[in-house]
Amino acid sequence: MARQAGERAVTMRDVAREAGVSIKTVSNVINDYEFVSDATRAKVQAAIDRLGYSVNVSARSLRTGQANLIALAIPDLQMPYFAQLSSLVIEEAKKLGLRVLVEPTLYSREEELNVLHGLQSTMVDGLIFSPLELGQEDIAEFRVDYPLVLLGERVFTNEVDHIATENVEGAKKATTYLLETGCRSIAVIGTHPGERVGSAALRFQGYCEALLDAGIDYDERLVVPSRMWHRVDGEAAMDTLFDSGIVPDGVVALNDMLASGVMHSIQMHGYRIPGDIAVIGFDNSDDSKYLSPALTSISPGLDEVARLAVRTLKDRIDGVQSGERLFAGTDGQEDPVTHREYRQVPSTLVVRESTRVPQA
Amino acid sequence: MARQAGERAVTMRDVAREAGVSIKTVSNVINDYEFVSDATRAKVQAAIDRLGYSVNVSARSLRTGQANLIALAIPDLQMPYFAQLSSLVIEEAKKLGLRVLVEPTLYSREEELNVLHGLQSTMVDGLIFSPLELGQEDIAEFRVDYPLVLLGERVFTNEVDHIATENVEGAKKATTYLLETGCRSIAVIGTHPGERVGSAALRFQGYCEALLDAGIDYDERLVVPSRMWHRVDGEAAMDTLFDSGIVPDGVVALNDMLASGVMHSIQMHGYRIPGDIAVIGFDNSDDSKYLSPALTSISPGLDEVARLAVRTLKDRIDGVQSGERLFAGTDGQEDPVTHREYRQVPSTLVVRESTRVPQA
DNA sequence: TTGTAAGCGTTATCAA
DNA sequence: TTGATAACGCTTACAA
Repeated sequence: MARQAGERAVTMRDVAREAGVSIKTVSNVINDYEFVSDATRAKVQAAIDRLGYSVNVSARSLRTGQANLIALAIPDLQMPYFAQLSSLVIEEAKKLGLRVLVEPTLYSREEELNVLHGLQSTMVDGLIFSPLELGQEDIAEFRVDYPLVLLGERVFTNEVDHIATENVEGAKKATTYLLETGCRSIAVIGTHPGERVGSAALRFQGYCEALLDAGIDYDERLVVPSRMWHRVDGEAAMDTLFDSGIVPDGVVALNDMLASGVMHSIQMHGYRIPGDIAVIGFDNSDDSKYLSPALTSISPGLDEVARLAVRTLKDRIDGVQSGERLFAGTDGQEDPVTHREYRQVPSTLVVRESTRVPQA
Repeated sequence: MARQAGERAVTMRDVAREAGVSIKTVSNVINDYEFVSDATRAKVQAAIDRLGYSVNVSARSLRTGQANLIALAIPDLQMPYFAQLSSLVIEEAKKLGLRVLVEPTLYSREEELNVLHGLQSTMVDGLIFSPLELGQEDIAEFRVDYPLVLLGERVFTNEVDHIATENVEGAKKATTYLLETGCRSIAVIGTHPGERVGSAALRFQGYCEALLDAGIDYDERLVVPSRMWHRVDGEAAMDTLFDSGIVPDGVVALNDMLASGVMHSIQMHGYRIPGDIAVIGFDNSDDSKYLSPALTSISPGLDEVARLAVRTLKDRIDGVQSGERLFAGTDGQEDPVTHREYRQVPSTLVVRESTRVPQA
């Protein structure tokens, strides 16, 4: 920590003088160099403690070219999903001796470009980036000359390491589970008509696939779009459904906040959950277990996303190629030429009280 | 950004050679030094662009002794309140040219001590710290030799700069507003019996003061404790109240998540909000406006907390004393000897739909 | 208005 | 096993 103005920080030189050894020896002790005699080590350690020395990170970074710092760029830290992701990334990074600079891009294309280029400069060793505004058409922007790991489902390229979640499969699991528990008229809330990429499109696709597999006819009236995914939007969407005289026996909400609003609408209309209508959400956000009834939801495996993202980035920083990566992996699809990695984290169904039990 | 292994980063020396000037001149251009001829500036800028130069932050930090980095220690990034605070702090810091290292202490006393001492080392210029585990009895731990700004209501000392929110006044405003809108039997949800400091105790105090001022008798049966402040806890607390045959006409929930649960319980019991029972929350969290009805809440002025915290810290880093601080201030109480600052950010009432209108 | 040179605190090379 | 010394890339007196 920077000292107050006036005080001069204790340096290795001071410690060396205090311990009666050379600077290099102090450095050796600090860095746990193997060949230091126990006596010397103890002597130096004592001096360090006495003087309250701690290493100057800037000097070390300058010398080694490594900052032990990574950046995490996300759209909005105030969204529970990204707050959780950030929290997990910070935790995981800590395990590998890395600090994290969180960089909210605040729904601005300019900020996203800013994060990708220039701005970060020599400050960080690499970047974990979850784009929102930039899309497939901006793929050239992602060709950068530093370690970069991409998150999310907006951009697909084999030129960059990429950790994605199972949106299609997750929504399919959700819908299939409703089918297994006896639902036959399943609404989906929160679609984005016209979109081909992004969570909304992929999750809706999963819904459709599940119906198809089950041989259930697709009913357009059960599909309720909603641009925003807040609680009110879910409530409004469900109200709309009821207003048009439709009462489904199951609802797939494309995220948990929508589900919360959906549940509220259902209960305000006098129906029981899950008795009359079962509800399932997506994201398995923290509050889903605090709703009443507690919400069954699809967990996108954010902890695994965080773990893989940080470890992949760390490997890249250390110059490790995919083929020789240090952590045990499953399901990795690697590009043999560029050695970029694309991994999809499996989503899991978290059953709570908003759904009925499967029929034996 | 760190280059891939193998590439050498472009330095000022390279730019100087490319532009045919000295290193110092390049430095002058980078740092917007006043006395550089336009011609030279253009020449250097061109070279910078051509080579894609960006300054090496480590070298600069080493030389200047400033990292332009601050740390923000909070209990849990996944709590909406702290996620919002972090987001605001990052934004405010950016305006002053500072980056933020977010450091969740995860409800661990050890982590909090770790953040205060040692760990940060020379990496950051200062710390904004919102303690949760450390309390008044640990006051000695806060005597550190680097710029520190304290947040929250757990520790009070005139030895450290401190930005607090108006808990007592906020809760008093909330309760008074319910009284003004005709409520006479007002429950309070989420108290922590026995506590003297912390949000719960202070907010409860505000509730009591409002009743006292209005000459309303305090009714112990309307006070429902709850250790946790999640949605389910609010629901359970309200259920308990109903179960014991009590139906208040107003409820002060000690935070918005409690309020959300309270509202749910009320609606499940067939009462109308605000017609039968008015509800008011605390924190003015993002979702309060997405509840139905939208929740009236007390805003603790987090944006102002963030603004003051960052600016106070920045002033300390720059060696400015309270008396000569650069930003316009109101309400600042300063200790004349140590020049530490204690400021309380005013809370405001945000009226939405969960309360009735004041009686003329 | 621009250039020279010293030094920030570390790590790394090499020699002792 | 330890020590002297040269970078790392930048800012800043001071000189020109």
